[in-house]
Amino acid sequence: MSQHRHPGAPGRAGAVPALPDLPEATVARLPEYLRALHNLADTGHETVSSEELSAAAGVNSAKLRKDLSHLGSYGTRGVGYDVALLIEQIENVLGLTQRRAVALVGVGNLGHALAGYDGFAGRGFRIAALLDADPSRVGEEINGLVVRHIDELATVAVEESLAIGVIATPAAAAQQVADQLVAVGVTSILNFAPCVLSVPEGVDVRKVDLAIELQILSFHEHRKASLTALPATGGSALTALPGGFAATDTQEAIGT
Amino acid sequence: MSQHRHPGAPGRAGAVPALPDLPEATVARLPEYLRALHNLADTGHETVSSEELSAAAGVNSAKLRKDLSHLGSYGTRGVGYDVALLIEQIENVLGLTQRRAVALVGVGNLGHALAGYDGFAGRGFRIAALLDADPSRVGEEINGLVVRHIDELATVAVEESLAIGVIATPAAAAQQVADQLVAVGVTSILNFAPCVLSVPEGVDVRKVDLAIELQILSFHEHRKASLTALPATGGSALTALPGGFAATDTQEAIGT
DNA sequence: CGCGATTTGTGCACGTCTTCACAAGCGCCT
DNA sequence: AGGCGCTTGTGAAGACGTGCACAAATCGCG
Repeated sequence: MSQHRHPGAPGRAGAVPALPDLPEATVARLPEYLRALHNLADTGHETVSSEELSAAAGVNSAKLRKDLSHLGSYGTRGVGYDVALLIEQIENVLGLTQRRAVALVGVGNLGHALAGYDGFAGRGFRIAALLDADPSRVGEEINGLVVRHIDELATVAVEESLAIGVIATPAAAAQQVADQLVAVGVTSILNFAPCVLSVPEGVDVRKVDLAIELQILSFHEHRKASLTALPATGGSALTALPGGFAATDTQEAIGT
Repeated sequence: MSQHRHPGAPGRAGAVPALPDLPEATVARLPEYLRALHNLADTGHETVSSEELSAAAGVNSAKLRKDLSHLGSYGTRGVGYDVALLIEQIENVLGLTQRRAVALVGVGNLGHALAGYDGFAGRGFRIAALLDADPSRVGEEINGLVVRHIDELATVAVEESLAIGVIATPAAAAQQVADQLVAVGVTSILNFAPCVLSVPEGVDVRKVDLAIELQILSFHEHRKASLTALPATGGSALTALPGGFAATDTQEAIGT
């Protein structure tokens, strides 16, 4: 919406950290760019063009440039982007400079897997506590952390300056857990339970649901089957195994 | 933009596909509606208004009506939607009438959790096989299924008429697994590995990534922190660390 | 020093999604 | 039968996201 940028006009320099309000779609893609950039940095690249980076992140190059342009001008025309600098800027925008404490509630099947997931530490997050309502699970040690009872949530929140809550409980318990998280000041929740959470304004909830993803795939599978069963649509859509690898991935962001 | 083929007698396939052609955004929400509808059916409701259903699914009522209108007119003005009928229609559109076989590749931390996930059977899916490349894992029994070696994929595909592949391997192995899945005819992949998959046209890939979700939440958390630090709230906004929260405990701001 | 090769940043047009607002339709009650 | 309240279905408008195409900027080299 705001495109009133005056080129070259020094005017009022933004002394403030200037939080640009990025489009949500852009925010959702930044983590993917970040991972691609880390891969590049690990393999010794110092600069990268929008074409290369966009390929590594699975998006269109124009989209990538527009996304990055929202953060400011951190590229060099004719050269590309400085990998290290861009990593720094994206991490800064995403707020990954501070390591955020995550509480994982629900140490069942999925909770165990999440507790053992090594993607936390590597990406700016720290599991501050494992919590469960089942007394028989309290005390169990997982990945170096001891499971505590959910009633200790308030204590944990203070001790660890809790930032994010992850709900991996059955659906029936999820709302109650969400209420408890909100009550101790958590304003960001990642919900793995198959249900809709109702939270106060200002609290962000993101949802991950395996069944939903499968059902969406099922729809497309169903549609593809219907199309191949019927003739006269477009050209020869008969090939069961397409030969051409155009590297066209239609991967989509999830949620909202 | 829908040029139709022969209306009337459709040769084979029987099910008279009305050729959905639904907006992607609508497809992504249908599973949520479906779950809400199942909950309603279980609690004895026979009809439901768009207002109620949309609240249960966590969306706006106008959006829900427009979504459902794409399926056809299955509501009754002044009354609402027939729950059972709507369930049937949505399941039909999503292709859930046939139970699809899912192959789960990668029986590590996450794979174990997914193998034990009970949301498969309840929602029209069936784990047809557990596969892994690690010989030390082959033979292990999980939830009544024996882990087989990935080299048996071709056999499994034929035996079970495989429809969907789920990748729960480390990122380094994901692309190779994807290639193998595609090679045996799988055209829908759900990828939990933190990497971009390159697949031929016609193959759908959906991605689920815990780290990305957390980073998106981190961004919003970061932004919220910046906002509360900046505007004059009147109180002492000097605290560098948001230790004291206003604690907007007023639950039930059932969102938008 | 200027020129060409290269790549970013962005104006613009287009398509998709969301939201509002309201007419059309349905059932119930009098 | 007729009116009234309720709810669906949808046209229209606006917000949002995407992709093209190109000018502006930068580097390397002769």
